[in-house]
Parts: sequence; C-alpha cells; structure tokens
Amino acid sequence: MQYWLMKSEPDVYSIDDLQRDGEEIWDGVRNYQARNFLRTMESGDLAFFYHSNTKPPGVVGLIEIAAANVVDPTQFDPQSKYYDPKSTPDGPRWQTVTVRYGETFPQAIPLSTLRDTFSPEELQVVKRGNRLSVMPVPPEVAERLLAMGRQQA
DNA sequence: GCCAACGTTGGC
DNA sequence: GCCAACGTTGGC
Repeated sequence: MQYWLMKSEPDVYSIDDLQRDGEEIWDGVRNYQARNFLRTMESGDLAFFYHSNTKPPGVVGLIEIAAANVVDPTQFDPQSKYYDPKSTPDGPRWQTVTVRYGETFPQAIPLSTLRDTFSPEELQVVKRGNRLSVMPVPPEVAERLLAMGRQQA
C-alpha cells in the first residue's frame, strides 16, 4: 500500500464534490510524470486530496484508489478539453485511476503549515514552483499528515 | 492580476 | 537535437 497526494482545483472538482459523488474517475491529467505515477497506483492505495489554486491551498482530506489502470476516456472525445488527437483506443496514452471518497479532515492543512513541517525532499508539493499534480508521499510523512489533519480544531 | 517555473511545440 | 516561443500551473 502506498500513499499519494493528488491536486485538484476546488472550483473544478473539490473534495465536497467527491463526497457527493462517492466515486469518480480522475480524468484530465496530461503530464507524463504525473501519468507515470498514476500508472503505478494500486487499488487500495490512499491519497491526500489537495486543493490548489485557492485560498489557502492545502491538504483537505483522504481518498482511496478504487480502481487502478483506468483508460481516461476524455482523450478520445473531440468535444473534451482533454482531447488528444494522437491517442487511439488501440494505444491509449493516458491512464488514470478511479477514486473513492474517504474523509474530510476536521483540520485542513494549509500549504504554509506543510512548508513549516516538511522539506521539499519529504513532500514535493512544498517545492517552490512545483507543478506536479500527482506525487508519492513517504509513509512517515503520511502518518504525520494524518495526525495533523485528524486533530480536532 | 502578476509572474516565476517549467513542460511542450515546432522551426531549423 | 537544440532552443526560442509559447502555454499552463499555481502561489501570492
């Protein structure tokens, strides 16, 4: 079992949306490094849900990988903003996962706190200029994040 | 809204 | 294969 961190802009898709939906495909990732991480995910892995491009950005909850190695259907849809004309059903370029809602932390962990607590080596999201939307989280870091998030305000 | 960081594209 | 131009991400 591995831990991950997955970013989403809450204006586009928030943890509240996932709580409502229960389960959802994580579509639209069009970055090879992020996709390679998605490809290594396994069903049962846990991921920290991170709200980006909002105030304040930070970790807001925990989700679970429900299904691994899912072909992102938006790559074949000419109407989609994620359409990739170079991808074919025979050789799809973009795999992703389906995620399931887990929990919303009573205490969201803002990026500023993440920066105070973790080094860029421990947690890539605190790296300045970091643009990766999917990244692994080492187990020790995950444990501390869980404790911080679950602490009552 | 600004802008730094950085990935991608395309001409050569 | 290089690299300038361009587009996007995402914090502030």
